[in-house]
Amino acid sequence: MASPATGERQRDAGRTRAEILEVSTREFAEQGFAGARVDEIAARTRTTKRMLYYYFGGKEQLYQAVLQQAYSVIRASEQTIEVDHLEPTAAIRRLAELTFDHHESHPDFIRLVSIENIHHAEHIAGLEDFAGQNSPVIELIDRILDRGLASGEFTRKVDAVDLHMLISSFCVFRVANRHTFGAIFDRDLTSPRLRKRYRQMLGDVVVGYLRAET
Amino acid sequence: MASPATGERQRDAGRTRAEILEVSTREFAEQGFAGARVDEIAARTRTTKRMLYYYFGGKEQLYQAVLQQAYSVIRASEQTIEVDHLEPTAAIRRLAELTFDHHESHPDFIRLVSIENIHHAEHIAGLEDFAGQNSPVIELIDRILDRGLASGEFTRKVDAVDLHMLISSFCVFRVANRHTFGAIFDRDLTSPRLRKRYRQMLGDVVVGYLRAET
DNA sequence: CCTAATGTACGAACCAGTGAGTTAGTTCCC
DNA sequence: GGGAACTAACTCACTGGTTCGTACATTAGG
Repeated sequence: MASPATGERQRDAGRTRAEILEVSTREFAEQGFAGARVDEIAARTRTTKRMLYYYFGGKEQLYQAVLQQAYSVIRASEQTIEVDHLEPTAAIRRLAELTFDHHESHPDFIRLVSIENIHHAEHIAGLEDFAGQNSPVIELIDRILDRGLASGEFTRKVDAVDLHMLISSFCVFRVANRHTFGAIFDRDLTSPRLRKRYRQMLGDVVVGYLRAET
Repeated sequence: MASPATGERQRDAGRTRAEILEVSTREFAEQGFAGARVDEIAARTRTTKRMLYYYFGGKEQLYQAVLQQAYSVIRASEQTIEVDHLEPTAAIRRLAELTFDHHESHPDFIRLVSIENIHHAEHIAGLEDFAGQNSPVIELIDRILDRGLASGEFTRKVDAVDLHMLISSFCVFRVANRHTFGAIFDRDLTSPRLRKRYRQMLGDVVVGYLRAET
């Protein structure tokens, strides 16, 4: 009954599975689906390639498991956001900044999303908890927009998903395209100086849009 | 001397080269670098695999040639933009719309950029006409911003590259991430209805940002 | 007749996936 | 509480197909 608290078990399905997933996430994010090597993943875990097939079935299912976990991490994080106590303008600004920070600290997720889009999102199509399910952020944005319109702080009627796209596009672009953008314009988008500036800029853009005349 | 205008030559280095590049662009954009198959490219041209190596040297150099051509097409297109005759607000709006349209009609380019970012832009690093060279769009934006500030139409002092990034991020995201975004929010970002709405929205966002108080 | 351009056929490395056997850990029974 | 029986977790060695790249032969065109 009592499993040894400190002593490491030699065999631990949960730990092995988690380790495979973790290493796979890095490999897929780094190399893409076609570029990722099953042997390489296996070599970087404490187990063997045979175990990947034992637990996940194949390269593609492993990739799907990686995607599923990545998305569930994001969704969990979204659910911790709490801005209902703030005034609408401050609330939307804070939400934008939290989104910005979250993307900043999860480049692997963004790479996986890019990769999945290259594949026309065919792998997440089969996953559960995706279709139709309203994301918590959308409901959050919806509430902020309603409050802002009611109080008169916002003058433009905007769709919540559209606003989420505006925020996401800015946050994602900065991380996803930093290499080509950086090479072309000779500018490191992730330097602390620019990070701070773009974080501020995003809020200004969003608020400016919501408050514009007409 | 006179090459037969209608009668197709059997051997034509220029045509063969161009055909290989065209097919390669599609294949790389569709499958990514690692996922692309040299044999598949060869099969879809009128020539054989041997020719890819004869003209380009290898898979990687072929990919680089594809990138180089894709970027030069974009740059050429940027140079045709003419908005100096418009008032600042109309000019920046027009520029945003042209950028929007251009991305809309060049999804392959956007996919190649995504793919190249997965590879940390290591392949465009070695290419010419990239580093430092000021892009024509940036100079264009710079002029519009100057005029807008001078006339008082714009109230915010903004860096041209930053504004270009804002515009690009919105345009790129809509095309690059349409599959995952569409799957999650059950929304086809490329439907004519939404295309029109987002084209308008982008202008509103940009103008709202440039005109905001403070 | 000479060379650029092209076609054919093949090799060596790579890579996803598997068949068959082994051991750690648990459960059951006395 | 101790060992037999059982199963989940694991290792090892292998394979068949794929894929990039090339050696060598051939032909168009000037």
